Amino acid sequence: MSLPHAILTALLEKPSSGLELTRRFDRSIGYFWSATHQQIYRELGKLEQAGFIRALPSDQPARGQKKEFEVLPAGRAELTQWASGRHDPKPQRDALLLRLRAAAVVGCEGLDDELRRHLALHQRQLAEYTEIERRDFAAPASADDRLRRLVLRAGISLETFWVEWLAEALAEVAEVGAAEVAEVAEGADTGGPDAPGDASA
Amino acid sequence: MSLPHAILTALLEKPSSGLELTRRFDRSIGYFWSATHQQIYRELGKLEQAGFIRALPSDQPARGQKKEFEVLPAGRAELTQWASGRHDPKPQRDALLLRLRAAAVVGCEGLDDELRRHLALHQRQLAEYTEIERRDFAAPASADDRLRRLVLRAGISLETFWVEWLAEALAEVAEVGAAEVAEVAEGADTGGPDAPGDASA
DNA sequence: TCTCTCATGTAAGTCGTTACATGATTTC
DNA sequence: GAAATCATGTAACGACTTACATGAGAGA
Repeated sequence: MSLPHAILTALLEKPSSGLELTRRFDRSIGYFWSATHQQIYRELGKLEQAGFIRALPSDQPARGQKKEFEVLPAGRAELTQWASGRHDPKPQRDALLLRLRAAAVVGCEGLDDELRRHLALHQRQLAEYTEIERRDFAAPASADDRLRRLVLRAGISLETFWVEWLAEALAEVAEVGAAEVAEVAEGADTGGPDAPGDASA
Repeated sequence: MSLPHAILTALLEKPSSGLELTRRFDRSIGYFWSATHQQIYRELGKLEQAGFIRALPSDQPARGQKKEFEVLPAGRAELTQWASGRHDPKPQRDALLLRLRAAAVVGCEGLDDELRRHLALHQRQLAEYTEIERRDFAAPASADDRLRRLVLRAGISLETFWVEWLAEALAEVAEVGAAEVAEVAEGADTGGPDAPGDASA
């Protein structure tokens, strides 16, 4: 149940229409919570229904007309409670790590190209974050800014991790690929254990 | 569409029943692709329907009886294609970072307890990974093992990131909390910009 | 027999993704 | 006035979550 709270946070930072929210989810908020415009419109309807937000008065509340929302006290209360509550971290899902484990079984054909492609993507994202930090957080700032900078630093560290790990992975895959070729040449077939932490599986 | 491929990988590593798969998803595979037993049974049905896996011959194929599956050639081919294809990384979603950004708007009440709790959880996970590496990957090993160790190292690095970042976050929140108290005492109210990267929002 | 655990499933509902529909405003 | 763009939606489907149902075997 995080999307409604993401929207409440965004609307508290600045009252917006659905499409404006969508654009903000493509940038800052979307860096750690993505959403499409269909999700956003649906949630805006639910939040309005629940009395957490309301549409700002407008002359023509019709289809195709801009419709801005602001947060009501009940919405702020809901967000405050959610932010201060206890929620366990969700188990992560990462398809690339899964594919690497699959490659350990079916072979590494073409894997290095994909790793290089991901490396480039993460390098670009890291550069974007670094630029934002340089531009918006050069000087010591307000309490709000310090917290937002902290969030940005998480993004920078995560992208740095990926860049470093992908470089390591490329080196490893190159060596493994060479070893596989050698093994095939010898007709060798080492079974090997099941997997990390899978001692009894 | 990653879950069926996660199951194919697991079944190639070792033919298993639904519940055995569930247990393995609670440990090794679940470290980067979690799934419940309901998801797994449903996918097993689809994979069998599609001709990617088959149930091993059994005397009593009845409800409540164990039913083991193995991967068919078509299933291996499907997995090989998926593992070597191109798939962009999905935008990450992290509720804790979202809550921190919400806290920047509605206040940090109780946030430090939650950060400490998450820190403990990640420290435990990191210890578990480190133990697995020590136990299962002490010696240089086969190509398969090297790739699986690489995946495990990703887990270790990610947990290390969280532990370090949470420590930083705790320090920052403590300072921000103190500053907020001081601001309230003075009646100050600094507006501050919208958000990282949100220059025009 | 009663209960606990193993093992496989059903059902309902929410969340997320993809494709499409429709009205309003601006620009050539 | 035709086309592009802004803006708000609908519809359908698949993925995921939560709760519950059912049967088989093992032990008290």
